[in-house]
Amino acid sequence: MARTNDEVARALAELASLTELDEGSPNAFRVRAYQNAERAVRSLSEDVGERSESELAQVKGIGKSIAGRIRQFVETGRIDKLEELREKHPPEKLKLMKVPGLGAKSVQLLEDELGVRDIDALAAALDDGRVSGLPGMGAKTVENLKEGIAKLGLTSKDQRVPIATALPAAERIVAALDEVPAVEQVAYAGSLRRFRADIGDVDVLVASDDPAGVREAFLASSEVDRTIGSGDTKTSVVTRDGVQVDLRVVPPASFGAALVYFTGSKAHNIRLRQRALERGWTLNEYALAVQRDDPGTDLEVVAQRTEAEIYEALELAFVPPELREDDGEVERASGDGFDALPTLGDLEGDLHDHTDLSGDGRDPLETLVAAAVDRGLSYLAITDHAEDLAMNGVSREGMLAQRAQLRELEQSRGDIRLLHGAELNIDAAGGVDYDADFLAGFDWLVASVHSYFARSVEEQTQRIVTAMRNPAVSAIGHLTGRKLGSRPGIELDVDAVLDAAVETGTAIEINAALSRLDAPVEVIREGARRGVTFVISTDAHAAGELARARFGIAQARRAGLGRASIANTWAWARFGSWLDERRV
DNA sequence: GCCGTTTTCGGCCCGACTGTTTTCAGTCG
Repeated sequence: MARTNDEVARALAELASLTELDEGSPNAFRVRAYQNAERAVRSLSEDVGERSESELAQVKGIGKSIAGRIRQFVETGRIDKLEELREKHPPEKLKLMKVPGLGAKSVQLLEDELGVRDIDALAAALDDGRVSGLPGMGAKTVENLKEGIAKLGLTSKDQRVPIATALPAAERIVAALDEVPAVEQVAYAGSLRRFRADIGDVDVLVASDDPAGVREAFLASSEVDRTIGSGDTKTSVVTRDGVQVDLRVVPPASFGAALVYFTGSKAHNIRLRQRALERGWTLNEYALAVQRDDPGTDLEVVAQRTEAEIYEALELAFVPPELREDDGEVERASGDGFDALPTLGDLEGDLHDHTDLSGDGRDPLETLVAAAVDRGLSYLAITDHAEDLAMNGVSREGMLAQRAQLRELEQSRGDIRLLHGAELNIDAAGGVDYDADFLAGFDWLVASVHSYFARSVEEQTQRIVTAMRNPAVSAIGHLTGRKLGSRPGIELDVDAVLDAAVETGTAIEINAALSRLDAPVEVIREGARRGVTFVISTDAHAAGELARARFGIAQARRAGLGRASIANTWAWARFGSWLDERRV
C-alpha cells in the first residue's frame, strides 16, 4: 500500500499530538522526536515508501524506532503505536487541547478527576462549578475556558488571512509608524516576512525607548478597527481589513535579536539557539549572549542590534527571511550561502503583460512600455488575452494591428526590446486559441488555464501537458489558477507536469500577483531540482502593476530558486538565443 | 525517541504571561 510523504508526515504529527497528551508535556523529548521526524519527512524529495527501514534511519531526525513505524505504515496502512494511543486518547479528548488555556496536564486532570473527555462534558463541568474546585483552577480559569470554548474555531489563529490582504495592511502600518518620532526602527516580522501565502496574524516590531508613545500612535491609526488587548510591550488590534496585528515595542539595542525571534520560524529559531549553545552562548529575543551560570550577573552581549551581526557571530551567511523554515537553510548558510538567489535588480525583462487592448487591461501600450523602461527592463513581452477568452479576448485583426504598432514603437524608442505575444487559453482538452500558422507569428506565447477548474487530476494534468507539447507555447501562466483565500487551484500530477516542462523546454511562470503567487513554492522547489526553466512575470494589467515583480522575486527566493533557472534574469543576448533555440 | 571530534549515556531551545500561589506549574508563542 503506497503512502505519500504527506500522509506519513500527518501520521507522525498525530503521533506527536497524542504523545504530548500521553506524556503530559509538549516538551517531552518523545514529542519533539516525532515532530522532528515529521519535518524530516516533509523535506524529503523522494518517496518515503521507496526507502527501506535502514535507509530511513539514515535520515537525520529519523531513528530506528520511527523508521520501523514508517515502514509499518507504508506496508500496512496502520501503526500499532498510533492505534494504541488513539484507543487511549480518543479524538474528542485530543480536541480539548485546542481550548486556549488547556494543555496536556489539565486535560488529563479533567479526565481523572471529573471524567471529562470531550468539549460538551467540559462545558457542563464549567457551568455546574465542578471545575473551579480542582487544584490550580480558580474562578478566573473557569471564565477563560468558557470564553475559549465560545470562540473555538473562530480565533484569528485558525482563520488564515491571504497575503494579498495582510501585506498591504502591514506595509501601511509600518509606513505610518515610521513617521512617529518615538519610533527608531520599524518592520513587520512573522510568517508575513517569511512570505507565506497565508498569515495568522501580523507581527509589527518597533524599536523605541518610549513604548507608551508608540502604542498611543498605533492605536490612533486609521487602520485600527478595534483593540483586543494592550500592555506595556504588546498591543493587539484588528484592522479594518480583519487582520489581527500584534505590535511589539523593544529596546533599540535589541532590535536585531527581536527581529530574528519574531520572524521565526520557530523551528529556524531552535536551530539558531542550538548553534548558539554549541558556542557557549544563548540566544533569546533580546540578544545573543554568553551563557551565565549565575543569573544575577549582567549578560555579556555577543550580538543584538542587527540580524546581520547575529548571523555573522553564529558563523552563518545572512539567511533571507523567506527561507527561515528549518528546511536546510541553516546548512546552506554555513556552506554555499544564498548569492545565487535572485533580487529585484536581477530582472531583465517581464514576459506577461496586458494593455488596454485586452478588455481588462487599463493602460495603453506606450504607457506600459515607458514604465518598463523606467524600471530598468531591457525586454518586455506584451501578452494580451487571446480570442477565446470571453469579454476580454482580442481578435486576429486586433493582434496584427497591435503587432505593427509595437514594432514601430520599438524602432522609435530604441531603448527596449519588445516581444509581441499573447496569453492563450488552455481549453478542456489542452488546445489553445488561433491556428498553428497564426500562432507562429508571435514572439512569445503564454498559455494559461482560465476555465474548467473542476476536473479530475488526470484530466487537468493531461490538459497542461498537451499545452506544453504545443511547439508554439513558450510558457505556462499561473500554473494552478489558484486565487489565494478564495479559489483552490486545479489539481495536478506535479511530477508529470514538471517532467513535461523539462522535456518540451516550456517555461513555468511564477506569477507575481499577490492573489496568485502561482506556481506554488513546493512546485517551484521540485521543478528547480529537475531542471525546469522558470520566468517571473507580473501579469500586469496596468503600468503600476509592474512593481509587483518584487513579490515574484520573494516567491522564487522562498523556493530557493537560483537566477540560473529564471530565464528573465538573463541578459537579452542569452534570453534571445534561448528563444531561438526553442523555435527550432 | 534521536544523537554523537567530550559516542552507547546523558543530554535535548527560551522566556513571558497567567493564575495560582507565596515560589511555581502550566500554557503559549
